[in-house]
Amino acid sequence: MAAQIPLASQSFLKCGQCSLGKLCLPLGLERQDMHRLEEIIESSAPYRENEKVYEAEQGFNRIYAVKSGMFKTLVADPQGNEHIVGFHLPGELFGLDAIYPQKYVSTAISLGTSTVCAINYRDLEDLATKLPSLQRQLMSLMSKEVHTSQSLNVDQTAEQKLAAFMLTLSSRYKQRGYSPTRFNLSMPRRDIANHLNMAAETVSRLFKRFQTEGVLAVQRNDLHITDIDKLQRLAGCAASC
Amino acid sequence: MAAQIPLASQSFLKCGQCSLGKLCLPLGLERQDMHRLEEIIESSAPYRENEKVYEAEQGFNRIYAVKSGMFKTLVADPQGNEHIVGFHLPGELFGLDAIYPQKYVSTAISLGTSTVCAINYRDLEDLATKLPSLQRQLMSLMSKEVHTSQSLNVDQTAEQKLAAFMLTLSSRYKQRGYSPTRFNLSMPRRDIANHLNMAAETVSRLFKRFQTEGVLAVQRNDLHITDIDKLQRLAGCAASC
DNA sequence: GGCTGAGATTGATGTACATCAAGGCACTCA
DNA sequence: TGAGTGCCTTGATGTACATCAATCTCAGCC
Repeated sequence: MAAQIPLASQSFLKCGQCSLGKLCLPLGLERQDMHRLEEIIESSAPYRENEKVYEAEQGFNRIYAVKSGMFKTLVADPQGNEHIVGFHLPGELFGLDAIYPQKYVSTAISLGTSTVCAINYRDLEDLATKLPSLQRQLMSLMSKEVHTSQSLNVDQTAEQKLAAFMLTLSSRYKQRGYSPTRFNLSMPRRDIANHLNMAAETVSRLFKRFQTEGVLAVQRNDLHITDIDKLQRLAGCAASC
Repeated sequence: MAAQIPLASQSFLKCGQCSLGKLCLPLGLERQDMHRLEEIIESSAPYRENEKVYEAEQGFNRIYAVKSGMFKTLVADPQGNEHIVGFHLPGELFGLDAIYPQKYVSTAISLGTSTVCAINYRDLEDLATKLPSLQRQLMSLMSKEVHTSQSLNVDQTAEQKLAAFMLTLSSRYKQRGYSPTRFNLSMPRRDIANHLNMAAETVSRLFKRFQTEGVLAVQRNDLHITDIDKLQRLAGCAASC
C-alpha cells in the first residue's frame, strides 16, 4: 500500500488542488473562474459501501461529481426490476438525467467508500451564464453522456459486450492516471451482468473463456488485461476505437 | 387530404409563428429573446427521402431541429453494421451527441420528405450565455436525450420493447397535437427492428400477435392503437408511465 | 481455527428469438 | 397487362444465452 491522503482531508480539496481538474467540470476554466466554481461546491463526507446519495423520485436540486471511489446509478421499473445504468469513476458527473424531469430518475449508490462534490444546479446554471467556458464544459459532458448511453444500445453478443465494457473501464482508468491493464473491479459480477443485460453466470463463464484465451487474468476483483489488442478485437471495437 | 401549407413556405416560418415553439428550443423564451434566436437559425430546403443531413466523422458545426417529417440517426461499427440510435419528430433536436467529440458520430437521414432548422452551435453557445432561459432549455433537452437513451438499455422481451416503442411514438405524437392512437409509421419494419435490436420478422410476428389480441390494427404504415391500456401493460410500463 | 454465508463457479436443461427459406402483396415501369 | 422489385409475412430450424441447481471459495467472526 502506497501512502495515501486520508479521505477526510482529500474531500476538502478545492478544484485547484484536485487531481481531477483535467477531466472534471473545471476543465477549461481560468484560475479566477475556478475559484468562483469552488464557491458553489460542497464536499461530502465519505459515503459508506451501499450508501445512497439520492433516490429516484426525489426532488432534483444537485448534480454530483465523483471525487474518489465509485458510484452506480440504477433505475427500477414498476415490476421492481432494477437496472444499473452506469458506473461512475472519479471526475465523472452523475444526476444529469434529473435536469429535464426536475426529479431524480435513478438512485445513486456508493460502491465501497467514496466521496463526491455536490453542486447546486441552480447555482451552477447561474454561474454558467457568467462563465462561457463553464457552460461549454457542462454541455460537453452532457453530450458525452448521451453518446455513452447510446453506444450501449447496439446489438452485440455477450462476449462483445463484456469485452467492450472492460475496455471502457481500462481507458477511463488510464485517463485518470491509473494502469489501463490492471485495476480493481469495484462491483460484484451480478452488477456487471445487470448493467450489460446478461446473467451473472454468463459473466463468470466469459471471464473463464477470456482467461483460457490469454486475454485477461481475473482473481476475485483483481483484473489484469494481458492482451489488450485481442480484447479490442473481441469487442468488435464498438467501445473505444 | 386536408389543405396543407406548402413545404417551401413552411420551412421559412420563424420560431414565433412555428407551431413547435412549445416543444422546441424556444420554449421559455420571451418574444424579444426569441427574435434573437431566430437570427441564428437557418431554415433548410426540404430533404428528400433517404437524403443525408450529415454523416459520421464530418466536422461538427451545427445542431438541427426537426421542422416537419422525420429523421433517423444511425451509427456504424467497423464491421459495417448499422444501428439506428433514434427517430426524430418535429420539435426534436439531433446532432447533440457531436458536441463532445466535435465531430458527428452518427449519420442523419430523412425519412420521406422533411425539413429542419439548422443552428450554428458556436452562435447558439454565445447566445445561451446571454439568454439564461435558452441555456436552461438547451440543458433540459440534452438531459431528456440522456434519459431516452438510457431507458432503451433496460432488459426487456421483444414484445415489451415493441409495445414500449409504440407508446413513446404515441405520446410524442400526442404532444405535437396529433392523434395518439392513430398515426403513420414513417419507417420500414426493418428500421424499427434494427432500432430495437430484433429481427424484422419478429416485428412482423409481434404486430400480428398484437392485432389478434385486439391491441392494435396495422395496415402497411397505418397504425391504429385500439387498446392503449393493454399496450401499456404489455410494455411493462417501461416507456411512458 | 473451524463455522457461516454471500458471492462465484460449473454443469444440465430450457426457451426466446435469430436465421434461413419460401411465398405474398403492392407499386412501378415497359 | 404482366414482369420486376422491394417490403412484408409466414413457417421450419438452429443457437446463444437464461435459468435452475449444485458445489466451491474465501472474508468475516466468534
